[in-house]
Amino acid sequence: MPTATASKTDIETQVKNPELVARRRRQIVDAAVSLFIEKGFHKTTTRQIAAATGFSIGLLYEYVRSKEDVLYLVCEAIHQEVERGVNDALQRHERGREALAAMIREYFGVCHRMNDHILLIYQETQSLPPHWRKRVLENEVRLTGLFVNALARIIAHGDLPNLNEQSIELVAHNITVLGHMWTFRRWFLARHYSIEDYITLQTGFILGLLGG
Amino acid sequence: MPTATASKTDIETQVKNPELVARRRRQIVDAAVSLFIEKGFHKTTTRQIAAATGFSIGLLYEYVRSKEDVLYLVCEAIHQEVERGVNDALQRHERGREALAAMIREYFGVCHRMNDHILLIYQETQSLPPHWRKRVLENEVRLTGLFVNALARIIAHGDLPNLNEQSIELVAHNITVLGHMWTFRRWFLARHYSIEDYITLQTGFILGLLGG
DNA sequence: GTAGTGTGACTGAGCGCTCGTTCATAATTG
DNA sequence: CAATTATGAACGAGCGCTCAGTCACACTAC
Repeated sequence: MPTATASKTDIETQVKNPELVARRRRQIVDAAVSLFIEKGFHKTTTRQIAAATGFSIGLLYEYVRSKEDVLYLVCEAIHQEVERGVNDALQRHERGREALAAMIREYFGVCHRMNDHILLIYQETQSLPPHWRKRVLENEVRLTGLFVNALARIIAHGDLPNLNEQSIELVAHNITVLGHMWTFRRWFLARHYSIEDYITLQTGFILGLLGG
Repeated sequence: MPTATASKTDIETQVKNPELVARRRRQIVDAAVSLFIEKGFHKTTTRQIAAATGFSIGLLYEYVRSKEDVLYLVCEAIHQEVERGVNDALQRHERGREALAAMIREYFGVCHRMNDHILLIYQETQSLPPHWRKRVLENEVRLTGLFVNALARIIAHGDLPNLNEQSIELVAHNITVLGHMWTFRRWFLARHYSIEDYITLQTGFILGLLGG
């Protein structure tokens, strides 16, 4: 399995020292995320990214070949963080319906906390060159795959009614997207529901399908 | 109720003849949608919009004050078309669960056909000036409102178990977003499901909540 | 009719400026 | 010293938008 670090290293750099590259790029990402969230990718200039990182523009271009490189680094970093959060959530070994409910709760919590970051990916993935857009979309699939596995495990335990493979996959997508929905409709939903309300109601919704 | 036409007229123009303005703007929108879908808003130039419309750039700016004006016109037009589709779907008067199933089927059909347009709104709404972004989001809410009403009507008929107001609203949002999900995950979902499969499975999912 | 005048849609060269990127040079490190 | 890392002025392509001017047509005056 190619690690996320390996993906990052695919971006060419003038700088020889790999640790330095890793550190500098982390700095760049940290600075760029905020800027992209605040103003969007296209309205953020490379000079602003450099300034926010504490670099000269020249130095920025030692660690990155283009502005799009920065966007890709940002997207990768966000996915890594989301995936880490979800994996943490899936470590807990409850059983049956409780396991599913707990999984949803944790995942929606991640979405809640990473609101702006998830939104950013929805809005700016299209600005990536095709080669990297593909990678970002693969990340999205892998994330949904985690839910597929978790669901399959719960069902194999006999704690939920059987579902065919097709249904499991779709339920996993639904869970993923209903988490995202909180981020891109929050401006409206938050008028009517707290995140707790939202989790409770949606959990009921999802369990409904699985043999209420 | 302010009509969509009224919204459009809010945009200033140098041209006196209102019918001409309407016709020209329709031309502009038609040309711009394709370009925006193909290359995105930021990578489309005003010159390209003008050329695709068959206008000189000067003329374009007689009907529009800025490039963002064009984006707003495009977003409005798309929402109008979607809303028309949904309203058509809601005219059919079936009963109870069948009414709900039919509604979902029609709406998902609209999403399927307007795939690219819905995606465009997801990706470019953020590029609008705040004043207009607000309007576009209001359109989104109004659309969901149509589902709220339809659900309330069905429930009032006693054909579905009672739901409190809060749940109805959330189910309406879920239907809206699960329709959108087909558009922004289609690149993946279509490998496993036809649109028919998708509609069938998701309808089961949604009816599941409402007392399977 | 026709010459004169006014109106308003339309044209497109070009202005002013921003942006992503480069590169000659300087500083630092070992 | 040599190699590496860092600087920031300079470049030039490309952008949104303007505006002086053209042109077709309608209206008036005689």
